[in-house]
Amino acid sequence: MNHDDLVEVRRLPCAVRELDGNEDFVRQGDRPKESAIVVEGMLARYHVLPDGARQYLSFHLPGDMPDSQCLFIDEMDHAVCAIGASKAATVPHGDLLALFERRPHVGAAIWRQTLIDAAIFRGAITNNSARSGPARMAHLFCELFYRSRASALAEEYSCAFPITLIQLGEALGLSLASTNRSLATLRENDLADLKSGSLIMRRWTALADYAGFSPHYLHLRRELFRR
Amino acid sequence: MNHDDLVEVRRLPCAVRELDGNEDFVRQGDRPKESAIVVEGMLARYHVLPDGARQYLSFHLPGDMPDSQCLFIDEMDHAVCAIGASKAATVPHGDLLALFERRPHVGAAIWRQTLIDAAIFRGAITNNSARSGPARMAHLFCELFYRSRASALAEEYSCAFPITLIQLGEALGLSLASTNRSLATLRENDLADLKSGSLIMRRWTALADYAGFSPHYLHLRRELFRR
DNA sequence: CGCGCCCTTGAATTAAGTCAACTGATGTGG
DNA sequence: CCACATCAGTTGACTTAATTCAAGGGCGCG
Repeated sequence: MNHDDLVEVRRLPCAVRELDGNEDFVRQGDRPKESAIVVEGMLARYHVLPDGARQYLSFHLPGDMPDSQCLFIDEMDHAVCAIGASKAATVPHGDLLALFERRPHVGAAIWRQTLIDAAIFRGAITNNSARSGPARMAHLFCELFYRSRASALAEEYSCAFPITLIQLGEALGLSLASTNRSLATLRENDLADLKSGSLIMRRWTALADYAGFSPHYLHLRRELFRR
Repeated sequence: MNHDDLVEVRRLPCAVRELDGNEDFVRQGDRPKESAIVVEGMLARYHVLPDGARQYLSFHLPGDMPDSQCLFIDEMDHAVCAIGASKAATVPHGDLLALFERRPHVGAAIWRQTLIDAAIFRGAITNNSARSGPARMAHLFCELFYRSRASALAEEYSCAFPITLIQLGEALGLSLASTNRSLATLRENDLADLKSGSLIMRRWTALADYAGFSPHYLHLRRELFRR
């Protein structure tokens, strides 16, 4: 994307929507006419299982488009909700699609972002399938800390982490009890900690090592839509 | 995509590459200059873990583009290999990107396919995180059978299934022993069976029910690149 | 024939789930 | 202001699902 592309992006009509913690932005089965860009807080995608349980699929920081999927697919196969009070900018699909016609490179840039989303999903498949409880948690911590830093949203050794243990378990495929015990393991080994809504990275390299984390799959470069 | 779009798609220069079973098409870390379209057999994506173990991420039938990801992301964060002897058509990125400029709707159609890929990844997260071993296997069976049928690659109650139990376990996040026992469970309940490279759906609705499978997330409509 | 690969099964072990009780914040209405 | 409810987190005891380790079976192929 060049300068002119960026100018047009900033000219997109958007409305800011404030969300309470746990409030849905879109539900499974909806056919939204607009997409969101996270402005403040955190949004998450999740599946609803037949028994009503949730499986969280991904977490989204300011600058992310958590429902880019619905640009070309009518019906939502998952829901998007706020994790803690959040703000999201909404942009009508029509305006986005028109912009892609005028400025193909904007489309390509967003396409690229959706491919990185997919890479993060693949990371989650591997994380939840091939690692122990504590290692899963460590890996997710590394991912979110790394992404927060890349978006200049982190302190040196900590970042915002508004996710509850229950939700964390529903993301990692662990029961609440195991989630807590996994966290206890990371604490005991002085690797990481959660405290009053913050993730604290105590020994960053040791944690990454423990998790088998390497950041290639995040394909970090720069962020779209940062202000 | 309209008729003219399709004509241009068929005019794309492509070379067919024959692959042995288990042969890699691209490796993690590669920077490929071309993309593949499955012509015959089955291709799969997988992660290589630090200890050398594999995590299979997705399986791809004829008509699929298993590495569409690398169109806009230089470095492969995963590998693509053949499951059983297969054929793949390779198309240079340059030609694809040029076609997207000339025919934006072709780009949009492929973008849409990559979004469906992502939906399938999300399905795998939920499958491997929230279901028991046998239910996971049942769900994957339903998915592959459904996709095979949508591509007219299935018999009434069966389809090709060249995946070994070891690979199946590496896809589902189960050990070989558990994979086998999960299969035994499906057999005992007369739900499904694997025999000489074929998946047999014994009681389709009961299996889908057992797996909690509903096909919405596949967003099936028509296939790209079928001949 | 014998080797390798894939599948199958059993027994012992371990990780994770379930159930349940309790703490400590936070918040609300009488 | 306190009583009470609520919700997130913590911990223990028990059960279950899945892993690990190990042995053996079937089959194709050089």
